[in-house]
Amino acid sequence: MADVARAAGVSVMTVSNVLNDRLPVGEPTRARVMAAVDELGYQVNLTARHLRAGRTDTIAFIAPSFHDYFGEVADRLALPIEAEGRHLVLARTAASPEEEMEALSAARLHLYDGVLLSVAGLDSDRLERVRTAKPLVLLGERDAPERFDHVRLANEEGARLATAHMIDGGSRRIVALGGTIDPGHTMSSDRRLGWERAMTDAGLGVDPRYVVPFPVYSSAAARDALLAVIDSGLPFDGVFSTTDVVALGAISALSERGLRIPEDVQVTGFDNLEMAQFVPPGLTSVDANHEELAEKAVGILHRRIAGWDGPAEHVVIPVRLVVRGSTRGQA
Amino acid sequence: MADVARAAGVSVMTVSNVLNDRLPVGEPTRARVMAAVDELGYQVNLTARHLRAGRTDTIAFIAPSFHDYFGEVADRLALPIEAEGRHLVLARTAASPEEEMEALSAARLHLYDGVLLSVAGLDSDRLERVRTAKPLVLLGERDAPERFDHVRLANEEGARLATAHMIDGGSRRIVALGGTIDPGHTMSSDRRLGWERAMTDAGLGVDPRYVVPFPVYSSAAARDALLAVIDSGLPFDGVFSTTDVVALGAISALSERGLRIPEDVQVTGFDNLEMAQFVPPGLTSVDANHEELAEKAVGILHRRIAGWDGPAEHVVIPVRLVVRGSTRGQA
DNA sequence: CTGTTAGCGCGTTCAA
DNA sequence: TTGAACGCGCTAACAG
Repeated sequence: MADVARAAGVSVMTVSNVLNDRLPVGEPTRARVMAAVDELGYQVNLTARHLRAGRTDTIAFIAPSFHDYFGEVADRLALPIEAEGRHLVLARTAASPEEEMEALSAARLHLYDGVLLSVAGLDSDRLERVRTAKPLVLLGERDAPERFDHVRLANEEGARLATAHMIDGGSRRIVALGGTIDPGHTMSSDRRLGWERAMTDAGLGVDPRYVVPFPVYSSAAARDALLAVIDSGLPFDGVFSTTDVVALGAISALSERGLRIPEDVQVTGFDNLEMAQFVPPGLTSVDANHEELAEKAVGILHRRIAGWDGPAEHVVIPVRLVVRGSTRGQA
Repeated sequence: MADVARAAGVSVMTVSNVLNDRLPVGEPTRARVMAAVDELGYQVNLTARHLRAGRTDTIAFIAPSFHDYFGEVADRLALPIEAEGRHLVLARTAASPEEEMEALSAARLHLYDGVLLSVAGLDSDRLERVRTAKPLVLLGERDAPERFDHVRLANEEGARLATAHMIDGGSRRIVALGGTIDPGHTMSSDRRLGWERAMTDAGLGVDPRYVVPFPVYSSAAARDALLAVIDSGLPFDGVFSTTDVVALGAISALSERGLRIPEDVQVTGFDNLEMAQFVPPGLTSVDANHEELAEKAVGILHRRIAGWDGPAEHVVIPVRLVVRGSTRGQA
């Protein structure tokens, strides 16, 4: 910037004023400055600007990975953020356990004006240790310290809807694929709870053999788990899948064993990812309402950044069932 | 930091030295400093550190969206980047055409030590205008100015492999779904070219009616396009899809019209996304070799950041066909 | 081992 | 309308 000023025969402040349209600058001066800028290929140093300004106009979304669900959510989050003139960047929570959530270090969080943090893959210990002076909104389906703003889905209700819908369609023995019986609230236990409630409401027993947990929510793990169930001979005629990615694994397993969807087995997912529309015969799924989720979470964050200082908000986003070919019956 | 120094009764440099393990610091002093740090909840300001250091130890991957292909690639890119002790962040090229690639402004690129830029969705004009002093490596399947380092896939060869494989399996009339007849090299025209070569090699004619272009590579667009083909009565027994996402749309359309895969119609994709393994009957796809792609692209970028100054590299990553249930015949 | 000085590049504040 | 001084928070280099 000093170089530009020298080349144009003005002070650095005049350059700054020209570039930011701040104070009025004489037309001939402005022209000389712009010429010098072009000549030298000058570009502002945003790092310096950020230091000076004390803000970066950037919000980070931090999630365990960039795949599937997180990618789709991120694209949604971008809209309200960009609408406010800020930027969105994504970062991963450190993959290596050694690094102890490097991406979550207080210092790194400091690089952004605010942070949207997915709680997936973070245990309560880690969450408890997250410290930051900057605004932070949690996103996701597990219990977290009360002090944080937190936006999550109506997991139990969504799971209940999906399961009840399969019961309406004639299923009586429904596997809760990816469900767990954790204490406290996690995505898998909340959704299992909804499944349980639907079964109970319908007067069907809750048999623990139908709760099939696995460690990681991948299609591969889901597929293997359901293959094992099929091969064990346990009879079932419905699969409530904890997520769409899990449902895809289930569909793969059923197809491999020659079971027809929905004739032999109904299947539901959760999240309503884009692929749910296209995987034959169309996956009935609980719509995670990414639009409203993004709107709410980003809204809270923007208010916090603006200095709002109310008590921590805990928002539950309503969900709805989207019925497709993988189930019988009506919505 | 000054506050910490005051509280500990030392100079700011000592605080800095303690925090960075730079110069040796006496044990009692160090203890007092750490106590003050804890007390005050102090955290380094990375913005200031970056300004001072002239680098951010951060690499950006900039792509049109965070979905599907880009999310999977990003997760791969993270590995070699983190292995070198740097951080990866993702940013989107501005969605709104008005904003004129805000994310690509030279100033923003300056925030990172280096940039991996997906050329998808950027026309040559925009690419031509990209200026940055910082190292930048292009990723993706279209022509770009020679002056850039560029890593892309063996698109034509991959498409040829996939198409030839379907011909081996008995298909004679193969739709190039998402193919185009652009001048120059784009993803869709290169892949269409490979399809064409396989057809020609096999002595099958190349009928332009079998090239089905559409504007955006979504499953929805692909589905609609293939439905139109089916309903037009044009006979076909194979679908070479430009991407896996396109293939998913094709599978959806075929299923909706009651056509069996692979008995009535063989289908191939390109990218070998994770879902390709799970969508029944398993999608035969050209493996985009994300691992090698990431290795090469990040390798070049790291060398550039280290100051290496060779001529622009243009790397083509070899691909291979992964055969699954959506086609007959052997690999 | 610890402190002082200086400057990374910008923009706010005040003076001219 | 333009310029000079100052400091955002940090660390390299040197002095003590």
